[in-house]
Amino acid sequence: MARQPTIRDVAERAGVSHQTVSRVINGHELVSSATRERVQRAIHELSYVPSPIARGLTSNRTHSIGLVSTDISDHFFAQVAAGAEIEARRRGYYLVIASVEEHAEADETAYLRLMVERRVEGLIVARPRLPITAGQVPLQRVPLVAIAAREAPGVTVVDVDNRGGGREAVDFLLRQGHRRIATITGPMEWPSSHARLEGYRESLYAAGVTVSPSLVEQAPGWDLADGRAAMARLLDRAPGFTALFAYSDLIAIGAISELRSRGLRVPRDISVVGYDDIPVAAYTDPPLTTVSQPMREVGEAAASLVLDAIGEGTTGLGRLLPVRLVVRASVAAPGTPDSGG
Amino acid sequence: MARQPTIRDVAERAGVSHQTVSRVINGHELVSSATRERVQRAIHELSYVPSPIARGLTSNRTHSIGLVSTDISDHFFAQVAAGAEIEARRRGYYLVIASVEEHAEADETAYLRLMVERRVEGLIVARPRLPITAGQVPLQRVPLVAIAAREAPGVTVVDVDNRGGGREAVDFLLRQGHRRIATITGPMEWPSSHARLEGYRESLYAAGVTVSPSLVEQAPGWDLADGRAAMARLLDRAPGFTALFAYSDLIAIGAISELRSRGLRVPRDISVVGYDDIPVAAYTDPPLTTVSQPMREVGEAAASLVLDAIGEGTTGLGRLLPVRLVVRASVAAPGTPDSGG
DNA sequence: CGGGGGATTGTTACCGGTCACAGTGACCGG
DNA sequence: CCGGTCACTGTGACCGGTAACAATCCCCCG
Repeated sequence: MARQPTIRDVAERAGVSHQTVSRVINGHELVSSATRERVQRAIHELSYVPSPIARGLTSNRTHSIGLVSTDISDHFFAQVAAGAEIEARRRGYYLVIASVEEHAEADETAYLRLMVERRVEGLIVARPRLPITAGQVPLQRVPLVAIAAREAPGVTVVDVDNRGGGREAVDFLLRQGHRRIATITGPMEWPSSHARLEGYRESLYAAGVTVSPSLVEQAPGWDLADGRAAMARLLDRAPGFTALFAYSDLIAIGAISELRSRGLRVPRDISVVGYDDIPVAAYTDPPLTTVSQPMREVGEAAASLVLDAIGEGTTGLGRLLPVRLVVRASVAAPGTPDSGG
Repeated sequence: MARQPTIRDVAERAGVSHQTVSRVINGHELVSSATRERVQRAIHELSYVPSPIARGLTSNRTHSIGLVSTDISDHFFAQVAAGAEIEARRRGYYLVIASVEEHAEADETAYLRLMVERRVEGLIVARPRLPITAGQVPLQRVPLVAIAAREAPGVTVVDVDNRGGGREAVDFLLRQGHRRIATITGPMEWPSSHARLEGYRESLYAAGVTVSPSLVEQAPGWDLADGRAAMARLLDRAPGFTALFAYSDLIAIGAISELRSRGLRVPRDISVVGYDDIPVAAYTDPPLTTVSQPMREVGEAAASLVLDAIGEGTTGLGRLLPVRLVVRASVAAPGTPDSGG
């Protein structure tokens, strides 16, 4: 295979020194237009492309940032990755991804280390299993932004406003007249599960409604089957609630399928609010009222923060992106007369 | 920031030459165990990590492959990316991704070129908008594997057996007794749309059923709304069919929502078969009979082929991965007598 | 006791860029 | 006519590794 042409090949062809070629490439002013043109022609003729590797050697820069994600095939994180990639490219950087899933034994830090060895200039970690701290690993001077992670010193966190989302969802149910509102949380290792649950509690508390622990059920995973099973437990244990706030749309859909199999109708018997606003949410039966999150923007914001940090040396403050309740048909006023109403 | 230690720092500390350090790092045998130990201690003490950049300079290798994808947030391609990433890492490579979407003006070749400049050693392109040819671009000696792409000389293609999937789906409907079977295809720019449609035709032909063009409708996109609109056109134009084979689960779900809004029931009035077996497919109402594709494995196979090509210099043959029909409740025999209302 | 040969280690060049500094020639003023 | 300045270009070192080859040491044999 014909070796890639180097800067010296171009120099020879143009009859100048390699340094002059370098100057032309980097747009230095101190080159006569005649020489510049000659060099450019030579570059074109040889279809020369500067080697980023060689460049990186002196500049010690790779123009790449890394994304370590729990599960790139999860809709939320796929969107995040897409957003991060777009922002990175917009600013002349490459995004290198690593998906951790299925390697449960290996924690994220191993991948972070791998990326650091690869000399990425910044790192994004999405929903780390373990709490991330800055000093950790040889993360030494590589700026790190975490998505959906616990706050920690030295780590910038980008997230959606899970607490606010939980509050909005439950506020909406309360406004429709519901009082006995159940919830299915996500895995409690995830900060977002806590935050949404907090929002749920806050909302009920503010409305003067007692928060009954028996109405809080946990889904051990993000799967539809987990949602279905959680709903089954809820119905067996504490029937009589009129609404459900689910951690995610998938869990909501799983829960609805359990309701259907028991002959309960949504929203006539039980109203349901989901979370995520995945594409199918608008087309389920009934269309799902849910909380929409700006997933792309989370990725963009994370990448943007990392890139700022690379440029300026200081990591900015984290960001909490707003969410929005999307009202569809899965919520109605409680039909069954309640003891209080 | 304290500069990263170099091989020469380690050498000095261990009291040897940098070359000896290099030998230790690369596991050459010709180093006395005493020296080896001394060097390793120095490496450890300085927490020295070899620079892949400098390595890449001499070896001209980056140990990375690139993935250019139409839309990384699409479920299929997210899974493909996850599979490719796993296979790449398993073999000591990194996966660099670029998502093309939202930059409709720029075709894939621009991104491929970008990746080549970055000196990736191999390339995977997923569902290219434009036909890809090997000679194109300075793809010169970089092995290229395409996913869901048209066959072309010099390009290895990995795909799922779309034709077989279409045939299996329609065969199943025929076995249930259906004769008037409609189909909604995907965008006709995608080879998979053609292939699945071919499978549909082959199956009908083999059963001696006339293929009516009025029963073939096209969805202009991959969205649920496209499926819904296509179903509306189909019902307006050629009512009376008893079954639908949809290009994807999302399109199927969109189509079902249109049926529901017209008071038609699935599968009592119309049976539906989807494609993809996305997670929600098992939890829709009714649960969707669909064609399951080994998405991860497509990614793994593509990465594997690229990596083989890097090692051996020759690109192997493409692969067509088998699909599997998953039978759920969205298909019934036609004209099931309505036992009530 | 000198030399061959293997084991071990050091020296130097090189990968393909960038950086610091040195040169060259034209033009200008004194 | 000569020195100085400016615009432009070239030279050599260096980034942090690897490759090729040379050098050294030690052992053993003739």
